[in-house]
Amino acid sequence: MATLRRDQQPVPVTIGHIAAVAGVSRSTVSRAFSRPDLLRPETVARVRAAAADLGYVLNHAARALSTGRFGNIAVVVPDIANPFFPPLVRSVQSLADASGYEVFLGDSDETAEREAGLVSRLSAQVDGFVLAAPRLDEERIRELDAWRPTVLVNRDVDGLARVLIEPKDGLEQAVRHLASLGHRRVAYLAGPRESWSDGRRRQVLESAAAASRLELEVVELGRPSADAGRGAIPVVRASGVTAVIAFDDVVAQGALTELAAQGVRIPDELSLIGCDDTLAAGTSPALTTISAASAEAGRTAAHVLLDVLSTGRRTQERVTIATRLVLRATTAPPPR
Amino acid sequence: MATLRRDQQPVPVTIGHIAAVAGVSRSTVSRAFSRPDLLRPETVARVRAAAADLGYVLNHAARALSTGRFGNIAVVVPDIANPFFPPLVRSVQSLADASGYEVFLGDSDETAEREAGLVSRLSAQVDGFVLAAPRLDEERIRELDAWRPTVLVNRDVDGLARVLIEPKDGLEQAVRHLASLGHRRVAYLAGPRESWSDGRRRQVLESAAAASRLELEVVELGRPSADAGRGAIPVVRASGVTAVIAFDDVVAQGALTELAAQGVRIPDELSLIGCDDTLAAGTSPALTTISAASAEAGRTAAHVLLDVLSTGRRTQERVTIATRLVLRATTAPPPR
DNA sequence: TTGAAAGCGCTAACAT
DNA sequence: ATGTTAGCGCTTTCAA
Repeated sequence: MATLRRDQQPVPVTIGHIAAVAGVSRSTVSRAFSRPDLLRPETVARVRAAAADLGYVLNHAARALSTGRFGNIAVVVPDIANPFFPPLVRSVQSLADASGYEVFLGDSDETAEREAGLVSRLSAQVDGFVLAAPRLDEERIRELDAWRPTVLVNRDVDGLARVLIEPKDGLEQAVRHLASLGHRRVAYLAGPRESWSDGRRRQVLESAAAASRLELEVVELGRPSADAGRGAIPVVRASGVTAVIAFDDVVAQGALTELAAQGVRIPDELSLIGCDDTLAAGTSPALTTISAASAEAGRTAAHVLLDVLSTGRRTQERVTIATRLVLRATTAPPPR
Repeated sequence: MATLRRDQQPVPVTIGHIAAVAGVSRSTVSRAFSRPDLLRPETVARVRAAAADLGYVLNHAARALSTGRFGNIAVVVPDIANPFFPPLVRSVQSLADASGYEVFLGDSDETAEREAGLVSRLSAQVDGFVLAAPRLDEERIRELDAWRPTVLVNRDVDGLARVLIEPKDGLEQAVRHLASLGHRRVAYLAGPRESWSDGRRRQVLESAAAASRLELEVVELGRPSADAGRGAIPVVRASGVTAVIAFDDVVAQGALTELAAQGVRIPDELSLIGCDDTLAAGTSPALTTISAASAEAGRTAAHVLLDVLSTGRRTQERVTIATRLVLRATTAPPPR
């Protein structure tokens, strides 16, 4: 720890202590860390040794006050308990760590309001943001970006850096697959309206369904959860569709559970396709789904952000990550 | 955002700006936020109005420099992608938020080294820690706690505040359940040695097995992952046990997948029990498991930490959360 | 190559 | 009830 144990009480080690031990001025100590090239190597070594010795840890707050840079970034997600996000967060954390940044985590609980609050408070101590699936309106996102460099994941705001997991390929494959199996009526268990992913998925599904001459039934769900998936089953069954595409695997899994409880055989009586491939391999039967490399999305976003922070050069990159249908065991021809 | 748009460039709003607008001194502005009770309500209102107007956001770094308090806490976990942790992190974040704290997330990637680094860097900008399943040695944990109040989850260090998910009841029920079904030889797919949970589980299993006259085979796994669970299957099968208890649901799920791939019928040919109830309902067949309220653990830990931070009164509380066997579909009598 | 001094935004005595 | 002042730990001109 960064402490001098004088008496009983731990005490922070400052550059002043190091300066005393190394017999140099505080500016020299500071330079030994930030601009070692300006110092005699010998001096740098002496200072570093003293610092290591005392267990010195840089006081970010103090540095921030003086430089305006914090050495922190924030990643904010709608729901860290949704399995889509942890791998993303993990990538961000890991890259940030490698570049010497600490990371704040914000969980907006799926609401724009909480997200706005988080982002505004966090903005006072971070150099930049990764906003995953933000629920905020465009204007506030733009304001935020003007204030701190911001990289979006799964949100398409013109002029901002963003990485998008593009559901097009995967979903089109899914629709064609269902059509070729003989399905004519398909339900989409929709996600939150504020989510770009949901909007994009509706859009793609609608045109793909039209192209394959499928009838598409949209079932509104709100917050994507296993319970929501379970709750959707009555209306799905009443609607008479023979196949279901769910907003994500969590919803699909809930649906699967409820279907099993009702004794509906999958895929014989109903075909089911999830999204994101977060749980799919572990369900039973194994869920057919659309891939979504959330870890990769996180990596890319972190990379872009860290790059902007280190070079100072803003980007408007729009990176796209392709998806594909992952065939497993929950699709079959419709019952006759 | 906390900006004055002078020209094109966003500019931070400080208490100086507010002071000017409200026609008071900077200390008055400061007090309007930290000690409004010392001011005339009218003054407070005027200052607040000006602040809101300008979009003022407190500069945490500056306050921290002056008070030594940061308004941040950190939660560090071995692996945020392990489904045990997100609910815990979510609870911590949510309570912290409600008390006006921001939260740093640290992911130690299951190594004591990275954990030490994280904790040491973070310690320069947080008021306290929630360490979930820390891999650090006791001494460093004690040092950390001396430096910043620390609450442990699933780690039992004397004299520190900690909340422990006590596997005893659940595991004993599991063992008795297996014994009553007629099993005589059981394997334990062990977790990381650095983990208190694993140690405790071994310990409980050993005595429970002895009490039920079961033979216990311990299979070492290292990092708990689905792959590890898969990889353990050959040795499990070679060992000739008729039932398996896995360190956690992730491992159990991997095992389940591999077993299915090998055409082993569960539970007819082999009984399987997971731990933590993180995935269990979604597997197929639905996994029998041991409950583990990780969200509750997070809530409790956050509560204790926030309490210490607000009262200044350190605790050594040792809170224990009970577990129980959750019977689902992966246990049956051994094949004869 | 190094030191001295000022200042980042805020809080906390101490005055008034 | 409010203003003045000094200072938190660090970086950064400016001098030497």
